[in-house]
Amino acid sequence: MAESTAKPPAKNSAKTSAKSRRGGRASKSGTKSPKLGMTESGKRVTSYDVARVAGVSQSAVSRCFKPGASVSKKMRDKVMTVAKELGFQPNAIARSLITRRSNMVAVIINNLTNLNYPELLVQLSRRFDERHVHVLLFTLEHESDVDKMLDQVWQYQVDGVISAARLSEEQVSFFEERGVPLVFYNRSFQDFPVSAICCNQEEGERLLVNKLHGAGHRNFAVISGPADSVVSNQRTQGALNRLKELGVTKVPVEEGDYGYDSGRIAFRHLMSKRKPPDAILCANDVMAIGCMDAARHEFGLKIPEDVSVVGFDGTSTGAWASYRLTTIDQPLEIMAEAAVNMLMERVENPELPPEKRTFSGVFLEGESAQL
Amino acid sequence: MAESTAKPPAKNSAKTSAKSRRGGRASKSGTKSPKLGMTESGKRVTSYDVARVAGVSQSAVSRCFKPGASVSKKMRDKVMTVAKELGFQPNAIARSLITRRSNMVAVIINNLTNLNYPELLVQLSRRFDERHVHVLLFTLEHESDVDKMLDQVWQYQVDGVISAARLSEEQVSFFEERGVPLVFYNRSFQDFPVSAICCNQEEGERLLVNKLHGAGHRNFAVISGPADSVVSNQRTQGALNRLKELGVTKVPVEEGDYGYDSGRIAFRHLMSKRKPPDAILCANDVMAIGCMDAARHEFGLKIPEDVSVVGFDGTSTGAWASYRLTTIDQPLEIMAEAAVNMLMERVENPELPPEKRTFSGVFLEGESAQL
DNA sequence: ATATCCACTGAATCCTAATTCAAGCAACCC
DNA sequence: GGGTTGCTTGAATTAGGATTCAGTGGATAT
Repeated sequence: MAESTAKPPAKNSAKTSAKSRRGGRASKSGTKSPKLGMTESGKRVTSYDVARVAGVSQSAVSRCFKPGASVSKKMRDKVMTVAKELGFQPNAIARSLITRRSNMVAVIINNLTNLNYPELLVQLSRRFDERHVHVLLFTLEHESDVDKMLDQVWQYQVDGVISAARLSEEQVSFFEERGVPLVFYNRSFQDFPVSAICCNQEEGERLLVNKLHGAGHRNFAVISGPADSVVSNQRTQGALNRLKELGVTKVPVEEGDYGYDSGRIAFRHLMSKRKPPDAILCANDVMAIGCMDAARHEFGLKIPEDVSVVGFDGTSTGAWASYRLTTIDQPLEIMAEAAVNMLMERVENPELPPEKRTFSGVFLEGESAQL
Repeated sequence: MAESTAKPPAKNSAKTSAKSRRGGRASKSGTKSPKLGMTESGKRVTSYDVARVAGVSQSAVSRCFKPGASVSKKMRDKVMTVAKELGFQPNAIARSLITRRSNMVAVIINNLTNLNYPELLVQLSRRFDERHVHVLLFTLEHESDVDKMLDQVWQYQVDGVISAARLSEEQVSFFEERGVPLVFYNRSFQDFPVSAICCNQEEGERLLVNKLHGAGHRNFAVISGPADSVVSNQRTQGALNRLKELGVTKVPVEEGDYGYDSGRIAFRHLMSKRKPPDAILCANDVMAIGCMDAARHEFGLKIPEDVSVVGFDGTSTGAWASYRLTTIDQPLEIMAEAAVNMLMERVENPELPPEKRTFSGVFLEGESAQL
């Protein structure tokens, strides 16, 4: 059984065709190659090597590694034994070339913004891994790098893309032209159809406003994220719109950058106004936390007695005992799952029309606001 | 000049060899392909397509995309014009296959532990991107998945690997056998040579102990990370060793899991002891924060008056006004830079012997400890 | 005018697994 | 037994860019 060795060099007799290239003799029985996964000549073990040693054709080896292929048990055992012996692993690169499926997806994020992107990344990766799909990571430093980055994305023949970074309509249509499925994460267009997974920022913000307004607050302020953040704008606008509906106007808006310090600074600015707010809507949790710290430590205010602060995101830090932040929890895991599903559906079936799935955030009552 | 069209189908006359495969006629001048980057037949544009339209050989096209290759300006212009016109991008997969360089590196992390891994990831990605190397992400859920994951790593022919996850010596030697450079991040072996970038956990912890001891603390406790975390063990042992040297023994150790809640729980346990500690060394910042919150909010203690708490990591959260944690700052960016450099050096020159670079943490004085 | 050199260029080949197609073979049916 | 069906198997081909090697043509040197 284990004599997978003897079998003479097969029958490629006549012409010394392309098949007879790999010089080395079949490894002498028992004399293991010095290094696992390497031929004597120091190259990676290929399916041809396995075929030669096992005395079968390369096609057979290939088939043995394809689940569901038509191979006899005897053949499969023989090949698998040799493969293990030589440390053969199919070359995913070569496979991708011929199948036109790389089993890689690109995930694009711009590090600047949202602090929970790294967490998103881990969530996505886990779920793709389960499907034997791998994440090729692209991080964006500056908006200007987008085109160069996209070139790289094309070159790597990824099967699909998840983007948590902003892309222009033109850039998006390149994806369509090239037939590469794209799913946006918390981003989409007004009148340009794209697939996207979103959290309903506006709705969540309106909910917060309702609660605060219902509790008697009339003196609002908003701390927004960076002006070029789509999510921030949605949140900020959601809040302002609802406030307006409720008859609250002249709401001061301070621009932050999603960071802790910017929350503190924004709070200081708000306090320097003629009529400081008693309810502050922050575009994310971290700024809300900065806000609270400034209120308490710089102004000696009590929260929520003196001022109510609410955030958005539902980060774990917001739940820490020092903050107990009232916020909207963005269902990160569910959204990650949905994004992966949506993308893979489109990889399998590129004809699917664009679809947008919007998840509602979950109100998370803490103790940072009087409600 | 722009009549890059006419030029008859070159001179591959006689045998209809492999070269004449691509069926389509040269695109009629001016009649742009409907989709950028696609041929009329809906396939991706290849270097052959560009060659055909430009009336040159495929070799020429290839050379034009290789910086420093011997090509005349005229040729380069002609090819580049057509390439742009057709939306051609070289196929990185095909290139990898022939060059045996994928320009991809694997980054392995296990999500469970260290909360700053996501941040590390972003740092690494940025730096690799600068070198036109791409990060293929592998996240580990359970230790048991390692082997399956490593198989995937081999299959994708990555040029190198950075691992922030624990690997067995056997697994590490596979890397060596296969000639894939491996750099550990905050992990290494006692008597098994590997390349690694580390923060000197022990030293940092000793420094903290010295400071606390010097300030008169004698009643210590340690909150460790998970038992199977190498980093946690180094930190914990570093602290205990130094304490022993200073004559402090019988130091209670509570095991946490690096999470906020585990810090709180550990603190409760410590307070239930006959003689509660007045100085607590936590294996990371997040647990230290949990500890502080428990002390303040559950036991009404003052920090640092009633109890000193120190952490390790230097996360941004530790600096928040509510905590002002005294800790050791692990130089994440410097370490990321070093890891990328070390890996790429080894990719260029696989003969380099294993090397370990150890960075000292920086003492960060907050207000969570009486020093 | 002939020789020498250099910068380019193209044909052929390589990399490695998947797939197609036809052949081989055994079991099965009537 | 001859024909048929169905399962296996191998040879040849494919994917698409890089590289080698043998030119080709022009410029300079003799």
